[in-house]
Amino acid sequence: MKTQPGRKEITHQRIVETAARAIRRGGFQGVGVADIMKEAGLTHGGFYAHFASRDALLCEALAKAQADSRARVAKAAAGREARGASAFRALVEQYLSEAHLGAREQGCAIAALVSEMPRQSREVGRAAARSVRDLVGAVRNSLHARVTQHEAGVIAAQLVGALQLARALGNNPQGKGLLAATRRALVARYDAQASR
Amino acid sequence: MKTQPGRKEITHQRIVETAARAIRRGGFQGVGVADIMKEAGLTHGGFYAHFASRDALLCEALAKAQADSRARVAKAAAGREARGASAFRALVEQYLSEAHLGAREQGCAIAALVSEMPRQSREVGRAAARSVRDLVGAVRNSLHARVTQHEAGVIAAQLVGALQLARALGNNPQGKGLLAATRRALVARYDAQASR
DNA sequence: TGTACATCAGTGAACGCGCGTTCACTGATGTAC
DNA sequence: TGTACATCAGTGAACGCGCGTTCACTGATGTAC
Repeated sequence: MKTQPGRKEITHQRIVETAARAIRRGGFQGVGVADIMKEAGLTHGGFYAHFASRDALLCEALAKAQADSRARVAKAAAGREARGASAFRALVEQYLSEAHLGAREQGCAIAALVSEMPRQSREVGRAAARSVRDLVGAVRNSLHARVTQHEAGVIAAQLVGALQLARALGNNPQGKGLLAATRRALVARYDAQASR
Repeated sequence: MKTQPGRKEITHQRIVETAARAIRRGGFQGVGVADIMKEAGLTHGGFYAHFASRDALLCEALAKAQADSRARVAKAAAGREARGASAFRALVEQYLSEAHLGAREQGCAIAALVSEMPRQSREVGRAAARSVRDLVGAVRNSLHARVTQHEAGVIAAQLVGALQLARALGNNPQGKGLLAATRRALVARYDAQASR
């Protein structure tokens, strides 16, 4: 039986959730301790009663962001599956949707942060590698069991790369065209290997 | 006839070259004006005689980084072509080489910076979109003339995504395996459409 | 060829500001009797 | 049920530091005569 969270733990989770959004919006280096605490409705002084350091928060926030966006994609993809798409096709169409192009703050943590990951402390770097493996796992789950981790990694790279390039090109026909072309290429190439 | 550069212009180029390396190493937000000037052998006070603002330097540095790494990849790929590979295969094998995995500071500017691009000022964002289009153009040049801009974009996304995920996983068997798998997948899928 | 002066690239101190972190304190909540 | 005290989550001022930017100045270079 799970003990119900106390007041401090509730606040802790609120800070982590705020930070999970903030890092996707502003990057690891783009948001400060004081900003996050303020956005969570607190003053910055209390921060170190909850976290050993800024990096410790970044680790928790990254894991939370990855879990959230994975759940979000899974939920929306489930809707597409219910309308007849394969699990793989549903994942691809959701991940490379125009909604995801615009929704950086609620979207995939990897796409929002990956080029900053190699520059982080060892602590945050480890959390980053974990979140990448989690994304690869999500892709693999949408394909049948014989697909290897490496093949799933190749597909994950394509998803992340396309979303990022489309965002860098801007929320305009160029970016949207790249998303659409990548959806078509992935479905054509891999849908036969979808799970179920 | 090109007028030869004066002393100030030489210094200007030296600052830009230093910054082009620095942003790939530390990110747009990771290096300060004073750091760059010091690395270029100057004091920070002189900066604003060369650039209107920090952002103006970032624009020039990004363009320089993209031009450099494009030339670097092209040169190394030319060696592979001379040994019989198609232009496309040479590009893929060079871009997704283990050397490129480790050489962030001299490597592709897009792979080093893309997830930070959507957070930059309009000025830097425009320079970023330009550099992405340049990368897509480089990919397209390695394929025969009927390949569209969108198809080239899909391939560029795969290159950038794979290099980034491999870096986030770490310079280890996981990262290297992802690079190798992506090389195989791209060559198998697109080499028939290589130019020449 | 030599002197006087104007030009200009680069210096270094200073500005206001925000960062991550620390800490003495406050005030609400919970427990003991 | 009421009072006294301990606990503890959160406050707000302060710390040393580095940021982007400005500016009065220096000293080397180039031009005029």
